[in-house]
Amino acid sequence: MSIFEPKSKVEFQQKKMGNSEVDKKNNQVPEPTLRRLPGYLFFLQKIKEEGMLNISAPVIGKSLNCDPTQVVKDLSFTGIKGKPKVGYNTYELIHALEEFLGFNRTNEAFLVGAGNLGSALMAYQKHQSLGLKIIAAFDVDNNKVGQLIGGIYVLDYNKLFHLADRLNVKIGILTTPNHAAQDVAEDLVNCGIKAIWNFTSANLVLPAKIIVQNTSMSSYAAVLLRRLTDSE
Amino acid sequence: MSIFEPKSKVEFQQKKMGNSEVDKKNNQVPEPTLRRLPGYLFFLQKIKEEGMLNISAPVIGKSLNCDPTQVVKDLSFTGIKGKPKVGYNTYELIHALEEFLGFNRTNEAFLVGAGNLGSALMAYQKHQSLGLKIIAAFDVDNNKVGQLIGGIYVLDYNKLFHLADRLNVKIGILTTPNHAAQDVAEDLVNCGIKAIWNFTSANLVLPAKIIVQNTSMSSYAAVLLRRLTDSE
DNA sequence: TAGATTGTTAATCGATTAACAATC
DNA sequence: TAGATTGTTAATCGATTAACAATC
Repeated sequence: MSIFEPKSKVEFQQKKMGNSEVDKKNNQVPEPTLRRLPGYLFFLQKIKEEGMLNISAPVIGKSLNCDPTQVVKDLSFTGIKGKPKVGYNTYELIHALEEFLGFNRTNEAFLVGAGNLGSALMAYQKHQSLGLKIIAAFDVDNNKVGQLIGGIYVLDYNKLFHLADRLNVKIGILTTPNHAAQDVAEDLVNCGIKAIWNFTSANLVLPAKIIVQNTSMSSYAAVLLRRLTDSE
Repeated sequence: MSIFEPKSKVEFQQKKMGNSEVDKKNNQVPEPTLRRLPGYLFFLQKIKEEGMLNISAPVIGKSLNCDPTQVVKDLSFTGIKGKPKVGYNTYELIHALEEFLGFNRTNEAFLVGAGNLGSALMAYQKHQSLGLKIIAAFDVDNNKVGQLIGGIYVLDYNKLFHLADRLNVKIGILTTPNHAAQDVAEDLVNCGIKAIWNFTSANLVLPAKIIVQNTSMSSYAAVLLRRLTDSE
């Protein structure tokens, strides 16, 4: 179904992880921790503007309404060292978080599907620090091709393969309709993309080495709606 | 800082949960389960269109690339009963999921902040089943007020309190800039909102009974970027 | 020195996975 | 009946929380 003839056909199988992959996984920072780190970073940037040179885990915990022990543990993953009684150097901590999360690098990404959500992300990144930079967007719809959204041109989907070859982009953002998601994801993988931020509701089946971050709006809506029902 | 004089000032404290609240919490469906349920629902709707009258957990598991035991456990929370060797009746299962998630009800929501992300969600809901219906959007920016986005009018933020009084809306979607988030959230609570879908990076401090679903884009970007670094 | 905070190790809690009996 | 699948109970795994020693 793909529009491309892949250079080297990747295998779309669900293989069990080998031992080296298990080892790598075991060393990984827990996902809940990673999700909390940007929150610390935003808070610290505010704190820094207020001129505070040091910050302790209990103060962060009080402000962000979370457990100080957890703050200490979360921050320890970045490799930063604090001083008893003093806390952490604000500047060093910000730097460590940015470094660890990759927010200080330029993480270039392609976006496929310049619909509502896709357009929003393109416009959004101009104002909000997402940690990544969309350098080109693609769509099959001729009405969308040529448009400039958030400073990014929407290109014809056929140009994806050629451009990927030249630019060596590693991240793909998937904001297509659900039915196109699997095919586009496979195209992205064949273009050399290593990580896919999937905003569709489709369950992507891709090689194990490809990193997939699912961010389906309806999942979060489901949690909200059910909790509301529970509370009634 | 609020633009409103609240009718009855709510207390913004972090109180420990009483026993009845603990009990309620203990009976709650795990959040990971809730996040998976919409995925099952979308898959089942596709299956139903293909004319399959029954579906088993192993088949769902294979298609969605997850453990069949987990599928059985997840589905059991909806109260549905399956038949050994046969599986579940497709139609009944879809109905049970929609009922359980509240996707078959009309869950009316207010949206505050008609910027990029807010506009996207307004346009998005026309095409995608989010399980909720935005009935009005609010913004302080006069350039945005009066605009029609995705069939929804953007109203002046000052009208929020009056309209909430009349319409008895329970869900608020927060897509303002970070610095305005806490104040707007408090306004929403004072308007009678029970659940807030928070797309900002602000950590909201609200009464314990208010349901807050945080969906900050940078959290998910952080997970993606770090996993990419890990894999290199 | 005294006390607050870090950082590590142990205990708890909750979700996932495995085992297995019930049953269609 | 035999075998596949449900549904429940137990074991495992991982994250959070608690305890406490180290230290500035």
